[in-house]
Amino acid sequence: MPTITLPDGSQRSYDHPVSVMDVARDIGPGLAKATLAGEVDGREVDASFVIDHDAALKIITPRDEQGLEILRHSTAHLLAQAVKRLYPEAQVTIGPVIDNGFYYDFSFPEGFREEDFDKIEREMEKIVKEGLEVRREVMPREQAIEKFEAMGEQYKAEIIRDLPEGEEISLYSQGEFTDLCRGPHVPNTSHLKAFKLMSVAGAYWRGDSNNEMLQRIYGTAWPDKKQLKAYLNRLEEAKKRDHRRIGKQQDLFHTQEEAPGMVFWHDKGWTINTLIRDYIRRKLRRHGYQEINTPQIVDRVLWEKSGHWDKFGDMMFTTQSENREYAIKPMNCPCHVQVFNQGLRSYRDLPIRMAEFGSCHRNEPSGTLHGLMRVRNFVQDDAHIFCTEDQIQSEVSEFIDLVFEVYRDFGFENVEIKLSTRPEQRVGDDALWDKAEKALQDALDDKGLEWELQPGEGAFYGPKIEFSLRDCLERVWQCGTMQVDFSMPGRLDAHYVDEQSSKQVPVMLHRAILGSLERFIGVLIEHYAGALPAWLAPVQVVAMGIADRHADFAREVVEALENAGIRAQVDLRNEKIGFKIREHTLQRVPFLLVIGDREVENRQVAVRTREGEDLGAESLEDFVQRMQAFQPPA
RNA sequence: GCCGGCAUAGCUCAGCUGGUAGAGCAACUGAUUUGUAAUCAGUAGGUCCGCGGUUCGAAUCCGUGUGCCGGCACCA
Repeated sequence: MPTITLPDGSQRSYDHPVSVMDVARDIGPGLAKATLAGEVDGREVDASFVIDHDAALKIITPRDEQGLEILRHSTAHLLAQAVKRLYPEAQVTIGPVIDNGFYYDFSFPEGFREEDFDKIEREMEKIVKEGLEVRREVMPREQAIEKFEAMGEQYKAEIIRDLPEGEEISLYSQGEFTDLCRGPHVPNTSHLKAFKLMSVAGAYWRGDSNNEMLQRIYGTAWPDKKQLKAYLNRLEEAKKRDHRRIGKQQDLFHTQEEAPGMVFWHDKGWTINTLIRDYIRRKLRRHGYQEINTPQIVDRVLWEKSGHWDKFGDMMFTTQSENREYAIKPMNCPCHVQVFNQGLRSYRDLPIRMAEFGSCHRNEPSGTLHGLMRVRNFVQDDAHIFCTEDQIQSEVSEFIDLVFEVYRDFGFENVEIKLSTRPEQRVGDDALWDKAEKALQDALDDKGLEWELQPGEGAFYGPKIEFSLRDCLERVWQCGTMQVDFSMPGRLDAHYVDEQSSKQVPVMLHRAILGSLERFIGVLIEHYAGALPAWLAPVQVVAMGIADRHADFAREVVEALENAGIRAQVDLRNEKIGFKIREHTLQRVPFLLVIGDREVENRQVAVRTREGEDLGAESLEDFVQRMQAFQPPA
């Protein structure tokens, strides 16, 4: 006699066990039609799941986030079924849901091509039309393994073998196709109405590059065609924000074959770069940092001592001269220790915060390079804090405040924070790790920040916090970081003298707020779709004359602005004002000044914003005053 | 590095199954002196990514190298 409680609190009693679908039908035919699955006492189940006891039930439809995930998951199965029909020799592996869609990995040495997508999609649509019922079946482990082996699905059998003992093994079948899956799934393939295959890529079996490379097909799926189309439009829009495209359009930078992964900064891009550095410099000075500068090329011996040669030798560029081998520095820290080591340090000197905009080179694998986001030559707003163990927490805490202060100034509110803890291979004893991990965690928790734990993902020398931002395609890029290092100061003979006048090894904190300036600028460009905040705009104002007779005053205006520290240019070309406005608007210049007879006469400027807003005419002095609001944040 | 795709004028792109390269914008010249997102006309512009091959003939087909794009692995 189950009594079913629905999310709105209403109850329905039955004198016999009922399925989720039965309850949905009971409520109404419209709901029944939309029902994909259910949540019974907090557990997601299929629509066919039978409830035989009093329970809380939520019916899942495509309108729920859960429903959408089920839809996508079932579309992954649909893809697998279509692929098996067309390419029987392909083996299925896994097919999970991801943001906006799903993927399915196949073992198929022949490989898929995007040209095959049409054919596969047509087969998928055919299966949808067939309206196949999706059935769930639970099977004992051995039987399930046998079944998949009999089907020639070696990967599935391997997955089952690795499932923890006692885990229920459920199989889902639709028509001739059966897949191992936890579920739940849609009750019928006819629910899958809007999907599209997006791309094919290689992906290692179980994410390990020592394993076979599988063929991964990515797809997207939505409750209806309209939402699918809206998603595809969003992707098109996102492409327009691509920093590589905008970098070219706005003449910020370029890259070329002869220097893969390295950036040629043009005047305007470098202006942004410089503005950011100057901004960070002011921040650091105020927060008790010193700024230093160290060599680009350092003898291999130092890298051997620091341990980098062993661990990252492949990724270092080298050069030699007179029988000595050098490495082009991949990071600044060993050099900073050299500066620390000059003279005798006392505990009274600590913490010492040493910053450098050092240019580093890392020979990143070719396949990883990506515009400004992943490069081989970059400059970080890098710094190292030498401190005692007891100072770790307060330094971390202060740093986190600084990170958020800076990100806010750049307009970033959504920052993802991750805490990575001790990996298998590491230096330092566990007590030290305990202390450092706790210091990082406490610092985050004290501020009430949300963060994600990444167990085992820390560096070999210490745990770390990562601050990440997203690009126009929602890809996550690590920018800020705070890493505790127990290893390098000792390896490079750093010491200070403590209260008892005995020698101690300091702890070193590696930290960056923006991370690589290249990457940060890339993210900035995409975040603002090229319309950078006015304080960062390489050109803040363009003064445009309407006719030649306005040129003198236009030049005077620009001179006055430049004298007031504003980046202004004049446009006196023989073009109509509408043309000039269009061009500079597309270049995302924040303020455009129209100068014609009226303005010259009254010594005014007519102000228009890049958003198309006409602010009217005002005196040159008032405009200069207005622009003071767009100086870099203090 | 691995899987797949792409590389044509300064930029964005067209060029079907091989027959000797085209558009729009930009540039240049001239006219026009213009009031809030494109004034008009004309001119010039190409190692079709590099190398090798197939062919009477290659931007087009094949191989190879490089770079880029989308993923995977990596990311001190």
